[in-house]
Amino acid sequence: MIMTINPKTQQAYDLMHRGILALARAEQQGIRVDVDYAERKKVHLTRKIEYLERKFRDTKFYRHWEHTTKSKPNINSNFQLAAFLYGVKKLEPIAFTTSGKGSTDEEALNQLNIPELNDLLEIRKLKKVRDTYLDAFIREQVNGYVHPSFNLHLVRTYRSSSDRPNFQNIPKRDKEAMQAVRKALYPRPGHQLLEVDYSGLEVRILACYSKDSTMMRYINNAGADMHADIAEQIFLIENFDKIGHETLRDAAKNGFVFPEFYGDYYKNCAAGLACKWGQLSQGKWKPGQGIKIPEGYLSDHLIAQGIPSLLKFTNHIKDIEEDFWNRFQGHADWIDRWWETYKKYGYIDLLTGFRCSGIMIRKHVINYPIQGAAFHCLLWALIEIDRIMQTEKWDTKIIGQIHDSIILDTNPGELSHVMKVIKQITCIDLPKAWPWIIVPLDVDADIYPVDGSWAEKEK
DNA sequence: GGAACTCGCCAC
DNA sequence: AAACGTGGCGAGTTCC
Repeated sequence: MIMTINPKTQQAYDLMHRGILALARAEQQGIRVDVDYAERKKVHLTRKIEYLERKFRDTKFYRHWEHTTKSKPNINSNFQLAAFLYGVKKLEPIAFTTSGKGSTDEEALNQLNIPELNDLLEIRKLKKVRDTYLDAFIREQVNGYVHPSFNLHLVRTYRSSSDRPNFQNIPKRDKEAMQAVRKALYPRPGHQLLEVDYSGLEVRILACYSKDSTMMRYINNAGADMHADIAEQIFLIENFDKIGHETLRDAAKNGFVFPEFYGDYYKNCAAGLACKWGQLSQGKWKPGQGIKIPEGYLSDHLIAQGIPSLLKFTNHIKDIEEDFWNRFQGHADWIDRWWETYKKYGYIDLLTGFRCSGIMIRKHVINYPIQGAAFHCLLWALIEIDRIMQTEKWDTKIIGQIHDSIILDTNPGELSHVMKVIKQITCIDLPKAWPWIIVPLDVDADIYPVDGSWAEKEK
């Protein structure tokens, strides 16, 4: 993909220019890597992988597979696995790849209910950790530091990307993978890692474009919680408790709210939610199984609420979708206006002064300006923090950036001042500099122990 | 033996 | 009417 950087204002040009310089300084600083740990962990993972491979090769499933091939099956080959599952065993694929073959991704394999495949999924996960992350740290490190590149010229939406190694996709959600990888990344001796991220930045930027009144109310009211409200609706919970029902809030956020904002619709959302958070058998919830909530099992709760099947659930989600777009009418209208503007002029201009032109489909036209402008907020703040850091000669260093967050290697003695400056720049100075930001901005900070790795979050 | 492709999977 | 955005990267596969 050819990316054309197209700044239409001096401000936009300056943002790129200064951004590149600030990011280059972060690249130069680098992130400390515990190479010994990475090497040891690789050996440990290799032993574990070998054990799981032996175990897998000892199963009936594998022996059947082996029996049907001329040479030994390659455990890593999804091509061969698909040929066996869907060609030889004639199983019905639950999903298909873009080229039309039966899918062998995690979701698809889980649905087949073949216990032996769990080992294969575990092997996949461990290999990912070893071969994608730990290997890359060892390969890319120089004198115990990795220096990821942060690119501003490669992404269609005007976001950034990162490579060699990619600093923007280090495991976080899966605890085992997170710890295995992040234990390799350390602050400088006597320092502590600090991660500052904008909360709900994309939704706030979205509101700056659409000025949707419901969304503005949610953002301006500190007690309001859009995802919790939707979760309450989806799962029919009375007395919704943000802590007790955290899983359901996450499900609503990642399984409905964001997909809908990105252009998905109720059928996919319902299927996705049911697949990931429910236990289905023949289109009905399995009683007494699956995830637990304060009310008991989610499946039992939904059955009691009159939603025993996927079909009923899908209709329920359809109603919620209708209500959702009624409530966010301003956003729906903005989508239509924005799309019409693109069709008329052939381009769209971001709030930050950059232009997206060329052939785009509707979902691109809606998405790019939000992603791009949200990242530009982070970049503006990063540039300012970097500037103050230099003039005040901080020992604290910026070492990376992940779209809406900045990662620093902090001198503990400077921590409270650093936090104060960051808070001022991110939440007060930025909206002052860019008056189109008509919503409050907010940041969260994760602080890691002195000399502690990136796996040891404190608060 | 390398380029270009597919697939799966990590992040936001 | 149809239906989720942006990347990087490793392994396997196919093509030349």
